[in-house]
Amino acid sequence: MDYKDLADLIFPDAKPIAYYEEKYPERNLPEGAIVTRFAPSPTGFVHIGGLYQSLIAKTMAEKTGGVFFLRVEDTDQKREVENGVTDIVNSLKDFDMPPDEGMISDSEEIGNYGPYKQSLRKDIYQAYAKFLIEQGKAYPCFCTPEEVDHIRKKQESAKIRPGYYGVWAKCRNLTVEEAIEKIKNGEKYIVRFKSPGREDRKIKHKDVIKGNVDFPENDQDIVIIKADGLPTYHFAHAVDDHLMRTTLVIRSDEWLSSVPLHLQLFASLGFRPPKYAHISPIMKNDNGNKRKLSKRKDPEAAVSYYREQGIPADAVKEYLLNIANSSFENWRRANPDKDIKEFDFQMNKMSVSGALFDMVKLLDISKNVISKYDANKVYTESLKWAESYDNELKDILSNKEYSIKVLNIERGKAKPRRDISKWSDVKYCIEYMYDDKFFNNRDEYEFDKISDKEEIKKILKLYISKYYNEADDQTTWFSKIKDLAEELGYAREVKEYKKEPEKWPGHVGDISTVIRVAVTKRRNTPDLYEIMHVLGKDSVEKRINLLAE
RNA sequence: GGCCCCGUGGUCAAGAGGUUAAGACAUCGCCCUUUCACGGCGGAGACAUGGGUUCGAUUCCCGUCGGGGUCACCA
Repeated sequence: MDYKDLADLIFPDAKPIAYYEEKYPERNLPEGAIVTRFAPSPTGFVHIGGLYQSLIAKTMAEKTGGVFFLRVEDTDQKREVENGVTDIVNSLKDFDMPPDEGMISDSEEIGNYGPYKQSLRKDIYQAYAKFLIEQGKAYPCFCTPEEVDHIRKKQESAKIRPGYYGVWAKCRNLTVEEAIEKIKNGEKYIVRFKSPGREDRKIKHKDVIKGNVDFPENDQDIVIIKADGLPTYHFAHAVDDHLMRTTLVIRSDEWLSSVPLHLQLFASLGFRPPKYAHISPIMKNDNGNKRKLSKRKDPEAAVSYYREQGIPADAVKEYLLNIANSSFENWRRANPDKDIKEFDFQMNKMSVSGALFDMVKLLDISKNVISKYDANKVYTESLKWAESYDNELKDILSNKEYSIKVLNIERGKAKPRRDISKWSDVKYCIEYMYDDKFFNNRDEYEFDKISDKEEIKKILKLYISKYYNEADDQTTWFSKIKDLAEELGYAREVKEYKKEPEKWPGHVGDISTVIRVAVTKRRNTPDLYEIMHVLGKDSVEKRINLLAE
């Protein structure tokens, strides 16, 4: 009896690997095209780090005329979560980064290299596992989890390197006959890789991002097929990325230390290994320590958070790109209106250490992004957000025509207003422009320098009866406020007042502040002229008369 | 603990054997301005540390310290 008999006994129905090699041929792509992927497990919400990886992957694929695909790594049913795949698909959609190939819904996929869900690829993994067993490069292991655990404890107490390797790998040296007998006796087993490595030898790896990294060879006989017949990550990675013809594996740098194993697996299977790019995760400052953004502790770790907050996807992508290539910022300044796809992203310029997540910076970028949107887009986007997260804002925005006028205040100019950094800011920014809200607002008026009620009344009364004219252009409008100031004994020009402040009780700015507060209940607003213009005569008069009468 | 990676202002970061060590965000001040926002100008603020190598090191090498990752029938 030989390895072949053993392999046939374990995987009697597996196809020869030639079948799959033929079914999934080399891709016909231009020279230098990068085939890469996002390969998450459906174990919960999509992490910002996953989005970051996808952005980089998608960018590289697009840049080189390659392929970006989505593969779902659902080989651990225990950790699987309901709607996991749908969440992943939708998240990519939300950020306008749909894959060229792979899963497009919970059950549908596109592309010729599928299935793209690992649980559907069981036969394929088993075929390759069988192939390894036939060659004596893998073997059934009958150790129970308890035994393995016991071995580990022994190693730990003896202070030797833990793991299933060398003399500790009990089942590695079972004869074919012994193994076959155990199987026939019904003993449970899993399949382990028979590592050809030696710990005292080094291997060289050149990572696209990390550069040259040398490791000891892998000598662990890792599990490749679990008790449930599904592969472990390592084995699935080798088989899938070979069969899907991945050329560049972009993944989080927690995988860096598995590279020796993965390279060994590729070699043993006779595959050409892909290139690897291990990216540093996005970190968070936690009491002075850096740690990865955590799904449990940090709401901003979930990509859904940004949608909930109303931070546009464009802004999140710009922020991420900025972390990845800091030259992006300069490029953006030089090319304020270009699509980010035109940015010449350089993978090898990525930082090797993890960046701390900076919400303040993100919001600044977001503010810039939004400031470039026209009123129409701001309207559409904030309404879309409000429909899911803010009914009050949704109501406010129900008058489309008026709302667009409101949102257009100081917008669309060379130096547009920057005051909205997320859609959840919109309500505060505009609510006073709506009579419903304004007249139901119970807040006190907070006047500034001129706070005497009678004086305010006097100013407003005179303004509304003598100086306010809706038809005035901005210059006339303001010169009339100056006239008003003068008539009431205030300085007509702020500059004059500043020269001799004792000469007047205040200046034209103080007068306009009174009007501003009366009209908006705010001390700080965009341009008052535009505001009054958008509000219209009736509303302005009503608001002023409220205090003037 | 073993192995691996990393260490430039508060944050993201550029950078090169010789630089006044960029820029952005944040912060502070001033200017502009009827408020705010925008914009302009300016300030403060950094090469973790100790040894080498060198005429010269923040840059190269080694150690130390600090941070991170990894050591599963999880990915």
